[in-house]
Amino acid sequence: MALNEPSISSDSVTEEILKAALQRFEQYGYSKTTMSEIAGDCAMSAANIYRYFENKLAIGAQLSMRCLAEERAALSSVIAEDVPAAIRMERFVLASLEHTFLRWSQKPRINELVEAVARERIDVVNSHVEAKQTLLAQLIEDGIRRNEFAASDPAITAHAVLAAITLFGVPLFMQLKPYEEFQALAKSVAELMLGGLLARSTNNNCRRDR
Amino acid sequence: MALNEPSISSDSVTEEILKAALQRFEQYGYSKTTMSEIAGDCAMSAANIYRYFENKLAIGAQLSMRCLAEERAALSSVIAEDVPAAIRMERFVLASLEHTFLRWSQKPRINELVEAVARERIDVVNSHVEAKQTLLAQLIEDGIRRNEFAASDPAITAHAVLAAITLFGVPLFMQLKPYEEFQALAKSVAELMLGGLLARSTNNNCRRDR
DNA sequence: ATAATAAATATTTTCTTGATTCTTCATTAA
DNA sequence: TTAATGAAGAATCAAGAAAATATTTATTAT
Repeated sequence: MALNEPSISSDSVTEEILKAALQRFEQYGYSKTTMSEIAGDCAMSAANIYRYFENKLAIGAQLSMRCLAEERAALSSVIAEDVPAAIRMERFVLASLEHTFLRWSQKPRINELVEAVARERIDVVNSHVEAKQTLLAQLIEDGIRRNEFAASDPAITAHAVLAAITLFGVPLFMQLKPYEEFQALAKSVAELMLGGLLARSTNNNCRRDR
Repeated sequence: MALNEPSISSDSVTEEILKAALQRFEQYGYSKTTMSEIAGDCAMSAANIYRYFENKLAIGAQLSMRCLAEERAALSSVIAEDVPAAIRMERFVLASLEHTFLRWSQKPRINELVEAVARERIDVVNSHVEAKQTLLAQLIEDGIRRNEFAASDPAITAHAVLAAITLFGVPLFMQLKPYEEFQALAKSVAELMLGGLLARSTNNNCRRDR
């Protein structure tokens, strides 16, 4: 009698609970919604929710994971675009920023949810980061394959790129500057990561337009 | 009757207060030390402190600024070293990480102080960041002068570098990984910023040892 | 068995109140 | 006038009680 398999359980009851919880969380916030309210929306008792989820945090974690997966889907489609790898890399950075900023400014409740979950379920954040790293590694490998990029180890480079764009992926920072400034900064960082600082012997300064 | 000129007032009484406050903050933390205690250490009344500082936060701000200035002094001496600019850049990144990590792990009280101040006196953080940016711009300019670096605008590039090393300058992140991993990551990021991802036409892969 | 619940328990949050602490001000001393 | 203070007022913090909420358990229905 396996209890709820974390993410495979797309049981219809499970889905109903998640749907109700998401609506509540979006409207009133994670901490302000009670298990009884969610249960009421599903016409069941609060106790019955525990047959489908370990606890309230598990519901939040599931929804957060879906939110983060949506972000990765957007990044994934950027990577799949049919343009040079360098362009895709810049777009990846800008798309990361856009998602972070929009979640912070337009979906404060969801943001609150993700942050509450992140505080107690670091694994949720970790797997998101790992997945992003894998996406980046794919892009880098593709760039190498096409002779656009030169990197000895795509995984390590992906790790470095992800570290270098930390500023654009943490909602907390979004309050520091207006979006336009972040955009300009993101472009500069992308340019830096792509072109590097070192002077090229042949001086073929292949920077792109600005 | 100009009230305390923020940072020029190196009045001996001012210094005495700062010294007493620092000792208290280091030992018991910012929030746990009272104005009366600081005043008692200086053999004066609490009210008298207000002749020298606007309020408790101003004392904390002053001490935080000194702490941050120390960090910049260390970075400044890295920049002044007599080695290639690329080496100095990597050392700059590693020194930033070292300072952040040590403050987080070895001086938790001071860290608490700086964070408390940062929350209410964002200008303190901003001027620190600006000063670091100026340091970096100097390094970059020097690198350009020596034909080691190629960058169109040192100020913008410095801004980008600073953004790219955010992960190594925010104490909050230090809990995520062990120091050794951060070091390796910092090296990767430095390498990425220096060399860039783009393949060089002449394929002169000038990466350094690892 | 499986699904569900009401009631019991454990945990967390909220509220209240008293005490502490910060800050200002009127006054005193040099 | 400048330096300093004690006392008053304002703001914040802390402890504990009360209430709300999360979670478990024993029980019922299908």
